[in-house]
Amino acid sequence: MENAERKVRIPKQKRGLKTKEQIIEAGLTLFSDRGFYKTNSKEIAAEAGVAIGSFYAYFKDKKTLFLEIMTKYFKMVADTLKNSGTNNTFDINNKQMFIHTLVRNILSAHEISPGFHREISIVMNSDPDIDRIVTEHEDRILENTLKTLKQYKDYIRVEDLETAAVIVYRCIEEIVHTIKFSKSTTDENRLVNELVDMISRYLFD
Amino acid sequence: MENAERKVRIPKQKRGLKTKEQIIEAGLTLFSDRGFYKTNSKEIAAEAGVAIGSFYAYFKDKKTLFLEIMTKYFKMVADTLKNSGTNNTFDINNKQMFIHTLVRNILSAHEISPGFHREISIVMNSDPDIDRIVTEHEDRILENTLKTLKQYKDYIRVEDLETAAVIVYRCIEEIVHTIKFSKSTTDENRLVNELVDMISRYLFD
Amino acid sequence: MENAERKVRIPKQKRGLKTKEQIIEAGLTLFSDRGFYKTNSKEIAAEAGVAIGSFYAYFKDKKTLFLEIMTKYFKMVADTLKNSGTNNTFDINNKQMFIHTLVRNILSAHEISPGFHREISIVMNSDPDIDRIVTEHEDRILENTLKTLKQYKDYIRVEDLETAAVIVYRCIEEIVHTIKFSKSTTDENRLVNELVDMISRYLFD
Amino acid sequence: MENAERKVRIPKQKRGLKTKEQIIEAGLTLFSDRGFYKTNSKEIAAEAGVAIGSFYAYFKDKKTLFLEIMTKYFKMVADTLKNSGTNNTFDINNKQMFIHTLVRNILSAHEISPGFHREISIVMNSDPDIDRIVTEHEDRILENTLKTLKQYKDYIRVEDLETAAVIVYRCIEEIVHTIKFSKSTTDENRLVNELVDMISRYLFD
DNA sequence: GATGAATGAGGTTTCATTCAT
DNA sequence: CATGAATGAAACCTCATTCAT
Repeated sequence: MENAERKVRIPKQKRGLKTKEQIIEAGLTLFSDRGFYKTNSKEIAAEAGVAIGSFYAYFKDKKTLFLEIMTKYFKMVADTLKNSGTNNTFDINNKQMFIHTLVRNILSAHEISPGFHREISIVMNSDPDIDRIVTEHEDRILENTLKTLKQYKDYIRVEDLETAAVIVYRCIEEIVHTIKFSKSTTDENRLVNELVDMISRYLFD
Repeated sequence: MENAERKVRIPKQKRGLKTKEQIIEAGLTLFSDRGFYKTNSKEIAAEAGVAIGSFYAYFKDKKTLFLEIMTKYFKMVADTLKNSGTNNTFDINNKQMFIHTLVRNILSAHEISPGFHREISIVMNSDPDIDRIVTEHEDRILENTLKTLKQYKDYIRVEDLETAAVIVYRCIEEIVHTIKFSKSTTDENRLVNELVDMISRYLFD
Repeated sequence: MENAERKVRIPKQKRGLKTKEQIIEAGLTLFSDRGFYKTNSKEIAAEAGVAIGSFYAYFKDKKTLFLEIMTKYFKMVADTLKNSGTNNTFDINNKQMFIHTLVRNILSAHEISPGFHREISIVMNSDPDIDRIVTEHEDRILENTLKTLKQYKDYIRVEDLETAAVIVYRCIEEIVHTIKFSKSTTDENRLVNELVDMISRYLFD
Repeated sequence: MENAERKVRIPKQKRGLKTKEQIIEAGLTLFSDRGFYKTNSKEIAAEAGVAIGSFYAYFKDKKTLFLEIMTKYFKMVADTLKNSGTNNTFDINNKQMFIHTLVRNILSAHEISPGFHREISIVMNSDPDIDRIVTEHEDRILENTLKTLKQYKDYIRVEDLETAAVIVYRCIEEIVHTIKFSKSTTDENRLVNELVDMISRYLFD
């Protein structure tokens, strides 16, 4: 009774491309606002202003849409980080500024879509496919962080750079996350200042 | 205190008490393993070895069970932190040890049920009731952290203690989380060491 | 995202047994009347007077229901044929009577549910599972037919009994089928008479 | 003749004619292989190498395509039977040969597209339009059979020729069907031989 | 003529929850 | 107290068909 493999439409006309884009946009909005499990395909289609059939023409299912948005999102994050890179900001007389720039960059990377970023870590746990992609993304960022640390290793007091990269990356991420989502009244600038202070004292003499 | 139109059974006999306990245990296991949205009430009942009817006799719905487990879980975490408190570990000549103990305590608090802890932050986002309880719990811990910092403020170089408390708590949480869930090979001891080093240098001269 | 294997309810109370029976009954009726592809699970549930949920509690899907009905049906056919067996009807002086009884028996086996019988051969073609069961059933009947022929082989003029069994069985089936479904006005008795005549002359001198 | 609100394209150029032919060919293939209900219009269009739009330009709907293929198929069957007619094969000294030719003709008529022939009897049940056409076709063949029998009625021992025609036609059809679709190992030649033997003894002294 | 994107009715299936036993 | 059968809203997904290009 079951039939062969599904066929996903690959848009060839500009019309189709637009439709697919609309669905992705709608998915991003709803996943961010309501979360993956509280959003259903019909709502996404409605938000995108297309029929449910179009949804399934372009995406095998909700998860696939999520995956595609995520991949796209990670690409944007990577681009943001790359473009606003810290490569030329290192100043031996003002090492704090270097860290400050790093934190601000990650902060702006999160501004792309804070809600979706949060949602990723959620769905991740119950789906290996998503988990894999997230892990790959994080590994790539971690690698970059490590590379940066190695680049300036003469000025850095920490010996275990691999571990330092994890610590620095994770802590910045977490505080950025706190800034974006905490309902508490903690001031953004104060958090950034203290974070930068902490990391600077950790890395540099 | 509220009574109105109660429907939930309050176990008075040891049999009923045991049944309720089994359901909570099963819920904890399954929510941790598969997540809230991927676990259904029938499975919980099955895991608990009781009929679905019993589930709804003791819990208004799936969310209520989650709430109850969460409350219980937070109480255990608080107890763990309190019992293994840092109150008497401060030694002016070995301030690192103080931080080290703090980190280890949070680590052991996480050992109660790492999976469930992670799951909480997931459901939180889509439910205000849960979110409120989580926030309250975190606020309490934060308050304690702040109180501790204030207690030793003469030895601490940081001025903005409120922010410092947030930073310290969040970063420890995050690294503990990394240790518990990261598939990467980063060694637990190295992470703890670097974390302790970072926080120590941040707080103390 | 996908979960483990489905669980089909196995009725333990008499209530559940009755429900399952009702669904089977409804399936038989609708499959016979409208055909497999023109009947949907909701209609079956409605006809059975139960909720759609109950349908899926007892049957994995529509096909599984069909399979189960079919198996049951074949058992009834086999029983009918066995009970009204031809074993003691052979009379050397009236061999025609023997064939006549055989045809009448198959005819009454078809009376159990002519519509469903027809439907089987339909669904069969697009589903290997169903096909297998049908083939097994037919092989069993064929075997019986052959056994009967062998029993009276001293009175039979045909040498190739294997082929004769196929011919006899298939032709009786087909004419019975014609009787049950032909919109043409051909008279049942006349068809039976001629059929019996043909087979008698074929088998006996 | 009827025109009213026609929407179906009538091909006038050779290009359109070819497209229509391709769709018919594809429909025949897929209906035969997978069955009517398991084949969808998109697949037919794909198999034909045309767009789905073209499908609906030439055929009102899937059923209409089926109907058209069927009509065409019946015409071919009729032609096959006519061309290889039995009219001049009757030999008073070898009546068996006459039946043999008859069976072989029907057999070759089935070779046109055995799968489609089988499929017809399927869809037939759930559609009156198709049923009507099938019945008409069968009636025509039956009529021919009867005519043939009448032609040689002096040599035929059976009195009820109407019924005999039905019996003969149906049994040949069924055995041909068995030959074409049976997974069993029964040999074609043996089946044909026995069938011919049976019918010969039935019709002739 | 030809294309393939878009539609949406309607089928399939799940699962939180209620209720009869 | 405990059981598990029954419910049905709501999710998921397909496909015949129409329509813009």
